Amino acid sequence: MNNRKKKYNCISCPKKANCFDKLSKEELKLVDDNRLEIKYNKGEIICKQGGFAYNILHITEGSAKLYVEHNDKKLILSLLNHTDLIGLHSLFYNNVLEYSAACLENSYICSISTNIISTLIRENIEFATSIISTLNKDTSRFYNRIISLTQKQLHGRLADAILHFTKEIYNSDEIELKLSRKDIADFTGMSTESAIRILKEFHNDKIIDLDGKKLKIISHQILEKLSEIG
Amino acid sequence: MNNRKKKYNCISCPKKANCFDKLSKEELKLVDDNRLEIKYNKGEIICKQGGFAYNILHITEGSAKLYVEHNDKKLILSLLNHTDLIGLHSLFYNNVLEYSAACLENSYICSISTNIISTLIRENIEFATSIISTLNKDTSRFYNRIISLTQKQLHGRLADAILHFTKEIYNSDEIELKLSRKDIADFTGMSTESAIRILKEFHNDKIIDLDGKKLKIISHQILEKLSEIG
DNA sequence: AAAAAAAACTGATCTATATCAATTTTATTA
DNA sequence: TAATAAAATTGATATAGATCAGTTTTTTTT
Repeated sequence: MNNRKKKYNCISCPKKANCFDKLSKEELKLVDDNRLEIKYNKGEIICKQGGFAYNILHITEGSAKLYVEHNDKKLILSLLNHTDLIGLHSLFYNNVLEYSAACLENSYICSISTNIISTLIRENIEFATSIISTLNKDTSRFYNRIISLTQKQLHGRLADAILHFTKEIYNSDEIELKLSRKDIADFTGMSTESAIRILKEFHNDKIIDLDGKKLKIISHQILEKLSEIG
Repeated sequence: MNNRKKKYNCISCPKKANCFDKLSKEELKLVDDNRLEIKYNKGEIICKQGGFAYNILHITEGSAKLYVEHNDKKLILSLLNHTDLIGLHSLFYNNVLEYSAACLENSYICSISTNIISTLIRENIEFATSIISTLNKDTSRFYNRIISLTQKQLHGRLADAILHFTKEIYNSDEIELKLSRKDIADFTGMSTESAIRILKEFHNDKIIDLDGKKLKIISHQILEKLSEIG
């Protein structure tokens, strides 16, 4: 398809999305032959709300934020790591994207036509059920996000965000955030100033240890409590 | 499966969910043989957040509200009409429900084991892709909901709700709401008092005509504008 | 390394919306 | 049909959090 040298290869790719484990070597070869591998720099937009949803994107290396825009406001719905896929939510439904995604660091993104993915879904039922599973996992996250964003006050929302980053995204109590303060605000649906203020408050109250983008959880218990009481 | 007389029959059911159109007569027979048909009264809960997600529910007659709860607050995520299914989001992912549903009027609900649905998905790829389409349609609605709830102020949120009810739920400019004022507040994420006040304001400003639960749109244009500016 | 731009931070002020407290209307039950 | 309970409504008050207007720090560019 394209002749540029590619860094990765679908068959041996160590960062494969879970559902691709259900594909045979031949099927993976089909994907490999029909994908593009694109290097994006930090901050660059990899897909744009309102644009066509012709491709499924795979973050092979790096990370991204997925967000929706309305007027000049932005809401970050989720953080995506290597292994995550973008665009499954358009499959068999509509071909216009309802969100944008931008890289949080220099990243390698694979792009595969939705046609190829649709074909594989039709031909491999294990792949199909795995796609359903992936879609439903995303939806499950949405439920938590929507509760956090609509039912909790700033402290609860920020506690949710910190717990999400440490537990689900980085899987460590001590992390190096890839998000700016504004990003954190866009993730928690508050003003940048509020995010900064409460982050500082958490630091002063010894709930977290925060130095620039280095964040360490000191008290899980208090964060969980804040998340709970909202 | 059960011997009580049933009002409906899957093969001839006029209120079939879209994806069931993809099933053969034999497959529909399998569903019909394995379903329960339950009559619920207005206000009764048909499934509960935190409970097991063993069944897919189909609203054969009536309507329901689907909501999430946190502490004592409630957020209505969507209104469900006859033909809508509940529970697809648990398929192949988890067996605990993340939301509750309650009837808005006396309703007939069919209950089918997720096992039957899973089997059909595995055996009928058209059904499977139709399920994916349905799931993604729901997700698409979520995007709109989350933008409305997090990025817009009260007037914009209420305009969104009115447009949603008239355009997507009832498909008419003149409707009879099944929701209480509190329900409208829970749908738009505001206090009951605010919902009442702004509804009245819309009425006084001749944007809508509201008499109890009878609602009629007078100015689409203003509602769309309010929705847009948020 | 200096200059410029962007991001992070801080304090003061403002406002959208919740909460509270009561009253009226509607629906339900005795 | 009266009595009771629930829902709807209204006005007054309180407040969480946004906005504004800077200053400081960090990052990027020259």
